[in-house]
Amino acid sequence: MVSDTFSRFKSEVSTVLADALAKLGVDSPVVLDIAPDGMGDLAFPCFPLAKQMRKAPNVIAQELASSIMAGDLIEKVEAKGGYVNFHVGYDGLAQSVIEDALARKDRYGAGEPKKDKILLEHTSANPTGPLHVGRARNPIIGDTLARVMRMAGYDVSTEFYVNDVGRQVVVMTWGVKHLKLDDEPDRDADHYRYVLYYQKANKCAEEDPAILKQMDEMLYKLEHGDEETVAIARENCERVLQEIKKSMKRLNIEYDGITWESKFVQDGSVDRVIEALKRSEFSVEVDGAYHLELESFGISGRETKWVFTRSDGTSLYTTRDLAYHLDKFSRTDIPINVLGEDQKLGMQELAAALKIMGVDRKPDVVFYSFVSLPEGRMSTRKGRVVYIDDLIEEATERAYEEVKRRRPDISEEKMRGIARVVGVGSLRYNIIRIQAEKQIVFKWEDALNFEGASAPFVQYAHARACSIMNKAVELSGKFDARHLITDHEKALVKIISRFPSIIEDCADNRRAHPLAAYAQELAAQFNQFYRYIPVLKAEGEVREARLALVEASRWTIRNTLMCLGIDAPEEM
RNA sequence: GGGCGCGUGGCCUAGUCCGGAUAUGGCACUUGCCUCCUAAGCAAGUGGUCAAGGGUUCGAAUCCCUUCGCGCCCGCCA
Repeated sequence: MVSDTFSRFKSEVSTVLADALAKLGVDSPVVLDIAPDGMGDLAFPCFPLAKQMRKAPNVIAQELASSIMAGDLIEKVEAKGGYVNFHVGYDGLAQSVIEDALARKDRYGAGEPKKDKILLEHTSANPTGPLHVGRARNPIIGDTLARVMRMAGYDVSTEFYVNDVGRQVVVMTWGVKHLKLDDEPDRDADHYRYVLYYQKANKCAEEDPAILKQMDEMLYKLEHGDEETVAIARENCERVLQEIKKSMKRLNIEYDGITWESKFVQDGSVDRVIEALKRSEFSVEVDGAYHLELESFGISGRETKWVFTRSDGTSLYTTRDLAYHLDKFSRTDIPINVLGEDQKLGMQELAAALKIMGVDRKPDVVFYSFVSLPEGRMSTRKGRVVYIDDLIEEATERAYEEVKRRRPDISEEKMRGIARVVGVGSLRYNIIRIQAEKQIVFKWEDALNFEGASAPFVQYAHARACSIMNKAVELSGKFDARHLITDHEKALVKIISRFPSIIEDCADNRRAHPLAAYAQELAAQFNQFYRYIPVLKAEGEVREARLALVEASRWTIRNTLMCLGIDAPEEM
């Protein structure tokens, strides 16, 4: 049984409170608050009990407080107004938390292994061009969630679903085959070139119905397994995908698996889905095209039809997605999708279709709102777009200037290394720190902020901890936490003790932004400690205890950054 | 027209699920701090009708209703 110290304190408090309430003959759930500074650590509000017990809250609080004894981790219980405040036994907490961190190192904060297997799909961008910042939220949320859930103890596999069938691939492929480019691509890379073909081909299709017809024929061939068409479409997608993966790798994002949409067309599973849906009582045929009537499933709006085949019999994206989800269900316990908010209706429809097919499962979905520019929504067509590659380069360049200014003493190679880690970290941090359902307006000044609530702020605290540890060569390995008596030390210990429950909370609620906030809080507390509490100049057992605290801080900061997909440099 | 989400100091943001003690933190601005383990840091200060109105409650940023503003969706696109 691996359980962190703060959780043990919390469950101890819950237990004694429940006992005390039972003794008073009160039936009430135990809900604990984090107490404000100076009021202890956990608080139990007695106000809800007032009516039931017909007593004033402060009287109840006093009765409860006097009936509860200090315990293993509970040092003091006191009534304050309508609250019962619980103070953690600090010495015990400190010793045990620091020992835990020092023993577990990069596993400090990890939860018990869970039996559920998670398949987390993210990014899944159309392979028709480079990713822009509007899209960046998806891989960053997805990858961070995957890291957090692994830390929490789940067996997580990430997956990129490649849409290599469907209209947009045909348009791109037709363009590559038939068109000549007028403009040079922004970069000498396949995806920057292919997106130009895609854009030009779209224009051609709009202007010339004959071309549109050619594309329709190509789409039909693609879906019916015409070897040449399948091969060339796949080849084009593969090239663009490789480039997208390179961009993502620069952000510390890699995928455990790639699933090609075409697989479900070729192995017949899409056909089976279509046949099953056609048999349902909700299925209706119009001009050879089939749809489901979903009004009775809570779908509302101008249109409640959900079309699953075109009149030529070919499938649609959502139909294939249905086959993909059935495949996912066979491979995992918990499927999680990271999707833009524009997919909300689609997921509702997917859930309804699954129900109609008699499948009693559906994916968990993490939705996020889009990143826009101050001028409005990002649009490749209007040239109103910031590419992720450009953002990475700009951030890295900006970081390089900072390093060069601050650290003229280190080698060029080291400067470049730190700049990369700081630049990339800043980007990830600035995306993940904001709760997913909130819209983000992209501003360069925010994206390139290296102070306050930013990755470099946290990385800097880590580098400082490393710097101390590197200079403290002679370590006994033994320490007595009772020497950590200042407020700065106590506050730092308490923040470190909260890390495991932060991980658990993020994993349970499938959200990552609290971890970013925690990183900032932890680093800020460490910086205060660093400023006011001398470590290397301290002597004897005090020095040993402080070094142990620095080492515990170092691991906690590092593990926090790792979960955020941000590297923790040892110097900067 | 219908559905979903968001609205917190000049700007960004936590807290909202599960109502409780002076509403969290950052940016910007003002002012201090490097003979002292890296100043990408620390400290202090200015700044708030928690979109608006109503309701429930001993108590509302949090729950309910209405309104307004913004985003997204309602394709034989993906």
